[in-house]
Amino acid sequence: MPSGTDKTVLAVLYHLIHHGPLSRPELGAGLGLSRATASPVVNDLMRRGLIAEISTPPQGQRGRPVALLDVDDERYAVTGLEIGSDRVLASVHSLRGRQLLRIERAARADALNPRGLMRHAATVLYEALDVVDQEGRELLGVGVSVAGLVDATSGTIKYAPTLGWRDVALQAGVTEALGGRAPVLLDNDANFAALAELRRRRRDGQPTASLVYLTGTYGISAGIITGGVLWRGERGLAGELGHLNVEADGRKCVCGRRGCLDTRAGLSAIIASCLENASTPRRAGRTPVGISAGVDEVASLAQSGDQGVIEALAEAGAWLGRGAALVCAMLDPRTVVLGGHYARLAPWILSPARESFRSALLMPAPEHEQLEVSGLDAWAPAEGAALAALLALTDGTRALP
Amino acid sequence: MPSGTDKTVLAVLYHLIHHGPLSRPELGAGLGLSRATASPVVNDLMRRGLIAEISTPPQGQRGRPVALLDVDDERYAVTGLEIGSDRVLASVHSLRGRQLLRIERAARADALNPRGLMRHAATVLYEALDVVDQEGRELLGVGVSVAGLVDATSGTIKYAPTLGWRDVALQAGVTEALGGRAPVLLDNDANFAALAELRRRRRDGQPTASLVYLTGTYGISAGIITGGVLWRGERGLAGELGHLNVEADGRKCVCGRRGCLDTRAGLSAIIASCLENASTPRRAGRTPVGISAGVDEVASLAQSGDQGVIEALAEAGAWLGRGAALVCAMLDPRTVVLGGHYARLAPWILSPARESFRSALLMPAPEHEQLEVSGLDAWAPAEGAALAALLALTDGTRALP
DNA sequence: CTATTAATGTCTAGTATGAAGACAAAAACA
DNA sequence: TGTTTTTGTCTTCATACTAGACATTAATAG
Repeated sequence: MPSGTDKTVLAVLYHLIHHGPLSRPELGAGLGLSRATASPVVNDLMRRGLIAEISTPPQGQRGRPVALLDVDDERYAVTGLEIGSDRVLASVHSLRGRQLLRIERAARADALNPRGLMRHAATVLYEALDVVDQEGRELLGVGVSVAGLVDATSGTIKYAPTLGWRDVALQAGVTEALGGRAPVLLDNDANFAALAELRRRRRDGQPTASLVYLTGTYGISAGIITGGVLWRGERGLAGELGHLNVEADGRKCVCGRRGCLDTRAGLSAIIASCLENASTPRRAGRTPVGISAGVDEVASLAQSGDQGVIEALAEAGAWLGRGAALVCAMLDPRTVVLGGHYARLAPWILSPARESFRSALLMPAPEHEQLEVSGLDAWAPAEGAALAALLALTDGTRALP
Repeated sequence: MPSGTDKTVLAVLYHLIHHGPLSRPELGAGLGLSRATASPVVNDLMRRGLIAEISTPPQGQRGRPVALLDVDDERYAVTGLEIGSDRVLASVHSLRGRQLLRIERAARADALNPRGLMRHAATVLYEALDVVDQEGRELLGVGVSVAGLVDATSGTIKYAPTLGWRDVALQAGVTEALGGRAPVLLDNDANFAALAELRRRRRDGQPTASLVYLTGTYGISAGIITGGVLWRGERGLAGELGHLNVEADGRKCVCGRRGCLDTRAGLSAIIASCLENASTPRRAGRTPVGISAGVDEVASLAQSGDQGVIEALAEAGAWLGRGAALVCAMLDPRTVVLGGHYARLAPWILSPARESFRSALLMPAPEHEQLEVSGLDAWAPAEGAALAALLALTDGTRALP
């Protein structure tokens, strides 16, 4: 039975994951294959339950109607797990990217040490997998997202300041916790989120070869996509923008130096300066703990019209725009996307960021704004982690189900 | 006659260009092919005169001796042309990269306007091609290097301040001047030089997936290689580092803003500050004109031990190191290479650059110095242009001879 | 209501690529 | 000189992909 070479099968799956519902001819054209070649491959993948025909409304076109193909939405599931200092997120997705379940658990008091946190995360993961089992889906992979310096190749966390982790072999740990039930992938939040953003844009029909996703928790970091693929750096350190020096003699940074971008546009700095400049009197005992809580507080203050906070956000936005301009001068990506917590603060940050972005850039893009807000919410890293677990199937190292 | 698919043939040629002399088994292993598959492809390319067996000294190994293959050195030639404001360089190379001829012509008085300069460049090119013809070689391609903003896709110079060019369809012009004799490729000096540096490292046996080549004429620019391929940016603007803002309220820049990296580490700024700080009294009427002459002057002053100049160079080096640190924080390449005129000034620049580089970087590479000096000389862009013209044959868009 | 039309999906035959393995070739060593 | 060891070539074979013919399907025209 001729069903196409492995490489072709994987290419078809990858193409469908990124480029959404396509007919067999479109699929073939996109990959440089004839209809006759695409068809058996498609049928093979359909037999395996990885892709499916989706119901199509009548198209008003003469001739035989197209059967649109897409990744199958029913049979399998992938899971993304995001381990943060104040919460653990689990996001279960169908292969088409639909979120089937989201679990958010605040960090427990006993989960402050590394081992405790890992156990806590495992608990959340088990909870998610129970639902996967209940729905009768088969798990294809788990992506684990941590904010910090991650060596995706070896599957270890090099340094995650917010978690207090250093040289933790997390991939092996999660694999063990799963009993080898599914392959596990490890990367940082920015890289995963960039992948999710890339897919979203491609499925929206925007041919995207490059993209930078800006996010931050402990510090500003970026997921960098050049030439259509994620660039992690030679040692996995690409995109660590937090300690770019942007001021000759600026504020003192936790890294011991002065003038790092983090001291101006990092979330801790933003929260601190907003609360400092708030016109609204702070209610006693209401100092937010953790980045998420701080951002919530800042957002609600700004929402309520607090001018001091709004000005502080505008200033931080301007610094962030300068950082984005540095990225653009160096990489000239199609877009720089503000994501993560920055996306939540976008109403107050974006406009000043764009202003300083444009004024700092020698040749700003004329046609479209090159600095945009992510269309994904705070679940982007978890969603990207799940997506990456799916994409890992297409790299040829593992057998498809 | 089974001679391998086109794709395989091109892959073999590409692999040999980059990975130097290899035996048939090594070549096969590098490309994931069996000896039996590699052999006919190799023979086909040998018949066409593109690759050749090179004479090998006895290896002292038992068994049949290997026949090392490499790109053929005799039959063809590629040419690189570098058009600068003060000089035009032509560099003719064998396919193995040996420089067969170098021509350097100072700009003529009548070549200051765009059309005049283009005519001048054409003259130099013709001169080079005469030698190619005399040697009985066939020309496979011409690469044209210009310092400025270049759109390699459309083959136009967007903006070359030192030449006074704006929106010049140079690729078409050179193609016409050649009468379509050979394909013409256009790019900027940093990108071409990065390619040349990449090949050098690969042929030296260093597996290099990423590299940034820093150079400057009118301003600092970088050739960026990520994932083994050149990244030019979505609009061809990647690597334009000259106008990165590095000082909040720094010196005024020609771009109209303040604090650009160019005002500290750009060559014009370096020359100016060196001559200003020179302890040696300047001989009357000896103000150097043009970047090259200025660098010559500065180098000879530093060579003679002028402390003022040496200090000025050290300061510029420190700023350059900061710029390199920005690149590393963002891209984490295997190495940042100081090239072009910076390589000439390296004796006085490198050490302070490394110092500020390491202090500006959060996680400097532990094993090797990440900031290095190019092993190529001032001919790197021209050499890279010639190389790129050769590599263009392997992209499948043109038929091999 | 039927024939036409225009598009997709599937099937068959043919080409040829690349792998496996056997065999020949060529130098170093005993 | 025979053995050893590695490379290079030749033959055979499985199979992936293409071209082109044929079947399928729904909208439109008469």
